[in-house]
Amino acid sequence: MELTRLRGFVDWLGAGSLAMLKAEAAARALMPRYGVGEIRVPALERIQLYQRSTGETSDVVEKQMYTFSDRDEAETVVALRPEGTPGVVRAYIEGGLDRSDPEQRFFYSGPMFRRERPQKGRYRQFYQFGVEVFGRADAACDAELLIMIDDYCKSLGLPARMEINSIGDPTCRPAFREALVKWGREHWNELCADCHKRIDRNPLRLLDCKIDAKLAESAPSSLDYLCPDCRAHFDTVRGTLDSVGVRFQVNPRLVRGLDYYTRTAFEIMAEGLGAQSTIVAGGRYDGLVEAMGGAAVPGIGFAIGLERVALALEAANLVNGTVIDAVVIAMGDAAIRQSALIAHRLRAAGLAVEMTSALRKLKASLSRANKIGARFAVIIGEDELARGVVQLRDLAQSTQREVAVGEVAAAIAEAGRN
RNA sequence: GUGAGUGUAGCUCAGUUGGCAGAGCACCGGAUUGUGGCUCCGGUGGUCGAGGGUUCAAAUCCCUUCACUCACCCCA
Repeated sequence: MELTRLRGFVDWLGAGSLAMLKAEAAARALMPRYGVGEIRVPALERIQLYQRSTGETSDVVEKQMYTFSDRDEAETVVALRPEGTPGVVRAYIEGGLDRSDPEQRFFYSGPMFRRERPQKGRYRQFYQFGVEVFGRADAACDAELLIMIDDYCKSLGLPARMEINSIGDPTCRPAFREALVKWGREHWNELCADCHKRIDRNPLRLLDCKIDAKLAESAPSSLDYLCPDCRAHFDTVRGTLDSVGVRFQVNPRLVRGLDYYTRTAFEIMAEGLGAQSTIVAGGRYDGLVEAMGGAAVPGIGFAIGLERVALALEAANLVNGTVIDAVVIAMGDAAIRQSALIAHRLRAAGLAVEMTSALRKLKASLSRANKIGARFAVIIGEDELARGVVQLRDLAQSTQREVAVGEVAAAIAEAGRN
């Protein structure tokens, strides 16, 4: 086949698409209960948006974005969004909400694009469901989002591990960062080549290096460097989670990849995913709105990796197939109108129904009904049509009886109870 | 960007020392005139990833290349 899909791009169908649907539907279902409304923003933005927010030196911006010149007079350079937060923040500021009505809660859902080397749980187009809250600096808000995530995992029945940390703010992080760099230079000879680069580039990343994990245990801990405000904030987050019974672990080596994060950072990990086990991640970004030209409004958010949740659901055997209650089979053209009407009524009664026309053989239609797991087959031939009845076949029990056209739904409801 | 592994039917895979391209599942048909599953019988389906080389002969050996997967990295 010549016209194959692009590397790292995925066709979701069958069981996989059911898992994706479940992962997203569970998140959507939660939003009204937390007072979070949907925001729909473009998938294409100016490249500068990501350079200024995500971070010029982050891998995401530096080498993973899909960018091209738009064919306008200015040859605007645009990028497919590699993440959701910058677009939402832009829309928030552009809509003037930072000044007129700063406290807002949004969710978004859609594809993101990063040109990475694909592997399990990592694709070049991937779907994120994210929540962003603006105008709330208090720790109760952090806790509320973590409770929401806990709720999400529980509603899916998905076992997951929550890790949280505080990475400080502009008051205290510089000192911590400095301490890390100092530590890194002292242990230069023991660190891996990647860590040598990290010291200048992103020293916080020294902490979660897989190769130097053992050594990193002796590195300075962000928690020891928190200023009084950050410490109090983090204590309140933890205490609130405890009071609600949300289970979590404090991981002082947990950091965030993107530049704009402050204070609370968190990740939720699931089993059965290989190396990319983080299904949800996020944190507070109090300086971001202002840095992007808006008012000084705090913010916090997270994103769910829907593919990763879907994979975890499949690994945990938590995806069930679609259920068709009945297949309505028209034997010959004359019965098609009647079968359509009956199917329509059954659906109105809340049943899942598939229509088929036995143009070849009734056998083939029944075989189809069996294959898709239908409990009932409603068979209408010329004889039944003339007499105003149908054959109602119970495929699970291999029994069959004649039912008047108007009583099919009731008969199925009754038989279904047995 | 780096490394390792794997490419044979739609899917999962076997294929011995180089010697006729195979199985199971799926699909289609029949046994059954308008009755599914289970069983039995039959059938469709192949550029052995691609290109080159060695050889009387290559899925098998050699070279090149492409793709996929996993991991590093990065991150959701």
